[in-house]
Amino acid sequence: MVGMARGTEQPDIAAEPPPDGEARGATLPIVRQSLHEAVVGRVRDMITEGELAPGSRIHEGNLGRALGVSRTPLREALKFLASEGLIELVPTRGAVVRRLTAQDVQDALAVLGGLEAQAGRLVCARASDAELAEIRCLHERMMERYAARDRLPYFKLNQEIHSRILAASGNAVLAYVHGILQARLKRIRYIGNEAPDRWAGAVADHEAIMAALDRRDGEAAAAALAAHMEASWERVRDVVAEEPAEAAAPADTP
Amino acid sequence: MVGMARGTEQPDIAAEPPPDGEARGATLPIVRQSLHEAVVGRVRDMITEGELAPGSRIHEGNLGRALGVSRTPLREALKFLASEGLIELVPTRGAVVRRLTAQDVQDALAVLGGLEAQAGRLVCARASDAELAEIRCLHERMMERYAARDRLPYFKLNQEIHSRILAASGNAVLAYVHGILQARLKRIRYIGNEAPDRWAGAVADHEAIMAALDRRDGEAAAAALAAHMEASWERVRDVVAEEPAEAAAPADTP
DNA sequence: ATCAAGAATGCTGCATACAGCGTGCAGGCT
DNA sequence: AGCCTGCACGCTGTATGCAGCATTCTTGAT
Repeated sequence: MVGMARGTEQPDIAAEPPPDGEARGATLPIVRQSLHEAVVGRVRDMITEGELAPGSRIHEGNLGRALGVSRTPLREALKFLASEGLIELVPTRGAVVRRLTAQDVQDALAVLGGLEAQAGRLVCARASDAELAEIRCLHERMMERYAARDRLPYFKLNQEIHSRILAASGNAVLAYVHGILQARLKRIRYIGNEAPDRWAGAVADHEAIMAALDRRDGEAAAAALAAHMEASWERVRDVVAEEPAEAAAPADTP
Repeated sequence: MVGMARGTEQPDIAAEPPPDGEARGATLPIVRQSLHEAVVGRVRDMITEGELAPGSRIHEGNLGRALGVSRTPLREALKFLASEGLIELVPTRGAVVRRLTAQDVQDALAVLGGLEAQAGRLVCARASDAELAEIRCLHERMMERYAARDRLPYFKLNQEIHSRILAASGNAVLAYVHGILQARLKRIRYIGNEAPDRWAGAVADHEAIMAALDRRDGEAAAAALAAHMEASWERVRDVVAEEPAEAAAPADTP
């Protein structure tokens, strides 16, 4: 932690465990550098987990208190997240959690499909055997979680695999862009994870992807990844419409 | 302009003409909504035009004074730009203008190629005739500027055409992502614009692109756009290395 | 009873004040 | 002479205060 200069003794967000009883298992490794990064990450998580509902306004005073920081660093974090497209800034009305339309999700998935296809080609052409082995290892573990019907671990491993494929492409820009869109859709996927979906279909997709990667068949990998994204739309399209229209304001601390 | 509540009477950035003697012709239409957007846009322009050199630290006090705003909104703008990847935030050292390596540029161009190819397919499949006509109109005007060897207008029309193609794809996410990467490379292209380059080659590429779009031949358009991006790398690769290592600090106001 | 107008409240947007951390320079010690 | 140490300056990071706009509740009139 750096640059601490607070007069108050509010709980430090970076060390703060679950501030709510909510299951906080889906977060990244807790080692965070700056307060800015911590706040950004925390608010991002709150959005993906629904603690901040789509369409709801973000009250700077309340959220700041809940996080133990003043309005200034919180506002800076909100600007950051606005640039990622997770929230919108309405003049004189502050920040609003972005509500994704069906069209938004479909468009984002189409772009993700293109990006992952491109990554698949690069991985087959340039990734090391060790990198491929790591991805396969994650895949095996994910299949175990599928066999046990452990949804949350499956979900996390799934995200991890896709991120690893992008990282193994060797194109940092590709991975960066993928990460932004992935974050934007994470909320939808998080909900979709609980839905009675076509889980088996997704698993079959992953088997095809892994097989193509193992053969280093770039075109096959690209096709399998693109098809997987297209199928994703079928799996989440019901969820998109179900997202509650508006929800309660953030946690009050009167 | 909204939400003005300043005690000082510093020049308003949104109405402010060239604060420096620098040629300020490459900016967008000057109608800006919020101060936040204005500051973000202004700093972005300063980066692409080299007023803020790659690798140089951004002094919040000086830059704020130069822009006529206090540190708070400037810092918020910097966080926003950091999310776009134009600058980096180093803890306790502030913001540093990001320096692009040759690898960065090559990677970004590869991704842009993929995105534009995808957009080309969509345009051929879904764009209206009117949209295509507008793009062709821009193309004609650009060719006129090429005939007259007017580099800067050519440059601006070129950027405009690519943006329009993305917009006409009907996929907002695609256009958004494209915009971010385009902004990141704008500095390089801006310099490359002045270099003794393969201008004729770029023009030929554009002719091929327009021909494919007119025929609504999606695959041909995709191929032409991807090839154009790949050729771009050849056109700017020399420029990347030439970018000065480090430059003077931002404008002082002692 | 319904609608309109005014006032009050609460929020955002910006500026400013303050507390640490990094850095550069000077002086002393080895 | 070179290196290390201590001090001072400057910068970032955070908190707080203030002004204006939006919204809402209340009150009065039709």
